[in-house]
Amino acid sequence: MVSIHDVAQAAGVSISTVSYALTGKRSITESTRLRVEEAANALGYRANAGARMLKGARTNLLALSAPLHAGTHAPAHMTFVLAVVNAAREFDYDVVLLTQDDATDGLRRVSQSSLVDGIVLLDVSTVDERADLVRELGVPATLVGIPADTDGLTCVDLDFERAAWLAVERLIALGHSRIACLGQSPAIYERGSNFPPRFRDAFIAACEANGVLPVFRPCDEDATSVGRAINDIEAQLGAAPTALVFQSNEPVQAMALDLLARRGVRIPEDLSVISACSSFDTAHLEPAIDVIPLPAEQSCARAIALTMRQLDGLVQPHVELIEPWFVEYGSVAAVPAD
Amino acid sequence: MVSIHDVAQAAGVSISTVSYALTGKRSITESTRLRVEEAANALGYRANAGARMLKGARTNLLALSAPLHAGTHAPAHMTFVLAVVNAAREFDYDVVLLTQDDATDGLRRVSQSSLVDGIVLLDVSTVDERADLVRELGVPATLVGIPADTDGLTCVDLDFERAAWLAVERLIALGHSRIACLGQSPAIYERGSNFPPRFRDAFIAACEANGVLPVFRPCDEDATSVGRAINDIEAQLGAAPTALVFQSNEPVQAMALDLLARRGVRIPEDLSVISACSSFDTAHLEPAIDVIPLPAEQSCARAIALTMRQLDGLVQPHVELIEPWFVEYGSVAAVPAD
DNA sequence: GTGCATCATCGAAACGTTTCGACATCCAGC
DNA sequence: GCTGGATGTCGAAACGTTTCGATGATGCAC
Repeated sequence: MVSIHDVAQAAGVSISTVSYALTGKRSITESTRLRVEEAANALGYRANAGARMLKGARTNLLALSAPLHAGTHAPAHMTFVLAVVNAAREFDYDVVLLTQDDATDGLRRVSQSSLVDGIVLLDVSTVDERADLVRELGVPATLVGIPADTDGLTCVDLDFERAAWLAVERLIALGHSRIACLGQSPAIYERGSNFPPRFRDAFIAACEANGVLPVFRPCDEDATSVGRAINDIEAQLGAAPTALVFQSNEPVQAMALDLLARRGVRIPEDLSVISACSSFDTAHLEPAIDVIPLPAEQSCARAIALTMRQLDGLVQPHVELIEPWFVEYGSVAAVPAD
Repeated sequence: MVSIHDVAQAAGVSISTVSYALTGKRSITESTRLRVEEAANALGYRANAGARMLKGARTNLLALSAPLHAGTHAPAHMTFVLAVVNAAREFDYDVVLLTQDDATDGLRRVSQSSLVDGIVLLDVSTVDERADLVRELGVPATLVGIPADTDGLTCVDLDFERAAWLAVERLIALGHSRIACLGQSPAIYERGSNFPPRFRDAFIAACEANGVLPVFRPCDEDATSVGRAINDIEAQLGAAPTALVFQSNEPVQAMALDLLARRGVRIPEDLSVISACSSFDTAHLEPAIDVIPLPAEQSCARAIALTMRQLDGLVQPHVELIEPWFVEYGSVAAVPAD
């Protein structure tokens, strides 16, 4: 391995001059700087990561805790992981991926050995031991997701409440009054997952605020459950809904659309459909469905940015919510005349 | 951060004694060792990663190059990434995840800065610039997948040729002679992807060796393509196949099964179906399909093991193929009497 | 009791970088 | 021509660990 010493020798300057020339932390004459850079390039010099870390400078490494729960939707998960890695690279950071069940062990290990400068947590649940650990470690960290107790933590997430309101109010504005939401698997609401309950509660509140019956129905991921859920929704409304909000994963949405198509329900003529907080491409559904996207890219980029600012001591712990937006594919229309 | 110095002080011994007590590289009296371990635990000591790296010892970090091509199947990808991380942890290694398009840059960066001890490459294609880079860097590395030129490289993969033979010979043994294979998207065969051509060619060879017409049909990932492909297969065979081998991704297999069910084809009475080299759970298909699994766990565990052995200088570059095996779910039966 | 081998522990060097203080050199201002 | 401040470069310390060689203690054989 070529060291700074080799570069110094090649450029005919001292070690410290090389360091200053390459990091730019002190002014160096243009000509010297060029000579050093040339030598460094020619030799393929790269500062030894260990030495830089040891000296207390940045390690340029971030820990990413991305545990895989049983119910995790792999593509969505992948999207977030990827978004974090890409965002980190923008700041010249690499990512150490931690996936183990005993997530706290891993985080302890990498942060207490000063391997990483900071931490990003994905898939944060309402009560999450990693949140407590982050508080304990006192390391720069950002959570993607909002735990119950956000005290002393920096968190980023889509504003699920506003997403629910956005969906409901768009439907209300188009005259709909028989609105239902097809939710995630019941298990998810019980296992203190983070955003599903937030969305559900906001959906219900939005319906009530607009004077329509709030019909929210969780649903498991199989065809019969989907059928039962849709029947159940009709029963609760006393008639077929004129608008349906999906807050479920891709297979469930596909199954529901399939079922509705077989029943002869036309979208959007008979039924307006909105896919809320979906991480996949709803344009590929049959038919394409209007969506309020779950913005993996934005959330993760923001999480990285916030972690970087914590490193610079520029930011206090706080919660940041990302404004939801609507993407139209033509699956929403005015309420049909009865 | 608590350093080895603090531990030494707490235990009343010298720094080097602490190091020897914790690493076990020299004999230390039982009582002293216990005292040191106690102090280390009490203080929550963890060796500074930078210092350990600098000293030239292991960094206990591995680079995982997992690029995301357009056609990558996210769940499969995730499975491999996860398998690598878990396997690495068994050796007390953490994983730096590299996903960028310019994969070679990242690998250069982390290996030339001595950040990682070794490299694992996923999703290796026939002609892969990362393979050349690995050769150039001379770093311990293992490829999951087999490039065209394996000279000087250590590679692991499922033995796709034998998987094809395994599928074909099982069907032949049950009396089938109208056997077809539904392959991946044509683009995959053109874009030097690694195993699909290997499987295809072996499938054709196995058919020919058994005196049956080799019908192999690539297929894009949409319902109409699947329909066309199946019609095409019947046309080539001059009749409906009695056995079908899937060498395609989950959606295509699901669509094909759906289509066949609508046409009234019963599995396995009318048609035997085998899913070859599938990374997802074919037991969840409708109906469950016999499978020759793509063993992410095994491949990755072996890749990690081989990388570790390279670190110890115990292994020469070579290619290791994993023996395929068959899992029955009842989708294969003897050929129906005409 | 002396000499020798064995064993546990220690001191110090080395790893490659960053960074602080020091030291020339140069130029402007008087 | 001298002073004083800028500017560019250098030497050396420090980061925390591992590891080599050295040292002191202990036990055993003669």
